[in-house]
Amino acid sequence: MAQEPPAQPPSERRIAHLDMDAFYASVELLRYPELCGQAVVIGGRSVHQPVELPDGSRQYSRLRDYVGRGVVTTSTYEARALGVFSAMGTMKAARLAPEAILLPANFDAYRRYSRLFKEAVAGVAPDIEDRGIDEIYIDLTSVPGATRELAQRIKQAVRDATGLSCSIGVTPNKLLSKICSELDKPDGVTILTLDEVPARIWPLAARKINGIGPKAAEKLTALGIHTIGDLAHAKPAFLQNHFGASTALWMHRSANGLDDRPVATHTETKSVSRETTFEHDLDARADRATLSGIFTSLCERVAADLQRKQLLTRTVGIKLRYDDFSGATRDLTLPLATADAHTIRRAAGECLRRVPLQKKLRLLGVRASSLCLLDEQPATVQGDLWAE
DNA sequence: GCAAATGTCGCCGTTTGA
DNA sequence: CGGATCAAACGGCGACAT
Repeated sequence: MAQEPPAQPPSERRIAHLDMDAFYASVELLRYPELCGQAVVIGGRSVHQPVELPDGSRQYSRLRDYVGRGVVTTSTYEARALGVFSAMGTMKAARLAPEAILLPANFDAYRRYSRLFKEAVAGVAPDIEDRGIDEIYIDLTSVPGATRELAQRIKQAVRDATGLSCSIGVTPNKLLSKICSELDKPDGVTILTLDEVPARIWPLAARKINGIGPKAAEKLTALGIHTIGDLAHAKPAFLQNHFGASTALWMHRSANGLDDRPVATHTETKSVSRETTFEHDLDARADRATLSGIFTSLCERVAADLQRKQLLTRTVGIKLRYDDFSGATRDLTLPLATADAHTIRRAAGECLRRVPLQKKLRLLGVRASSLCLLDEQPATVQGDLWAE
């Protein structure tokens, strides 16, 4: 179940992190080449689909046309120059760049291109860890060839297969490679060795370490720690007092460029979930029927996902977000694993009864965890009923 | 009237069994 | 016998990531 540590730590690894450049937006530009060089934002809904005019030209929606509560999924570098970034509210983005082109997301196309670029990379180096739709880690340790040439060959393979550019960092570990792939974006290659960490990594913000998010970064700032170098020089005892032993150790090792995590070429799904944010906030009592319909359909979709992946769940959970953006989750573990929509719906309904429903709701979600494969699934638990 | 959807992981408190 | 203890499972929650 757990990953094995390397039998004997070999001399040094060569790990690459590859990140596609403005992935969703770039895929859209393949379809709408005349938008190249313009500020384009992905984040609309189907109403913002471009309209084909009789003369063959296309009419695009503008960001200023947007009404709703969505967020920007990606933007081209031209849009970023106007201050529009991922995860920003689309309404806010519209204020910053009303003239920017708005396009709805087309996930089928992104998945297709994702598969294409990953297959292209696999042709050069087969040890790949999937990190979502637009990133991968690649273990180059046992691939023959000079590092820079390998990186160039991978980039060329990706370009040949998709017409898209990417940025690559190559270093002795995942932590540093992830940082480096961002250093020369777009279309860059950054190669770094451990001895360059003080000169090239220490000046960067602590936030650049994968795993230090907004909360930890803010806390570090309050402690006078801004850069990775500050973190590397902090007293271990000081970090331990503020973050606990294990986080402190991890931070300190990270700041010194140390990271032993292997490239995980196989991982199993831990949970499956579906959630939705409503057009407008709903009241548990007044909108009971609407909510119930949405709830059931979420359960059905989770069940369908489980069945498609040949999985069973033993723990069903719900998640809700209130109008004030606070949230609540509840779980229920079943005696028997299931992928049945009705069973999931009943369990999720039980969870729902345990949650306060005074405030209006903004989001509702259903999750399945404690998963197991449909096949290798013996009858009941009956493990060691009378062990000892 | 702001801020998506999906997934992973870590920590903590409680319960339960030994 | 009562108390101390420990580990595992569970449930809740928050942080983080893409």
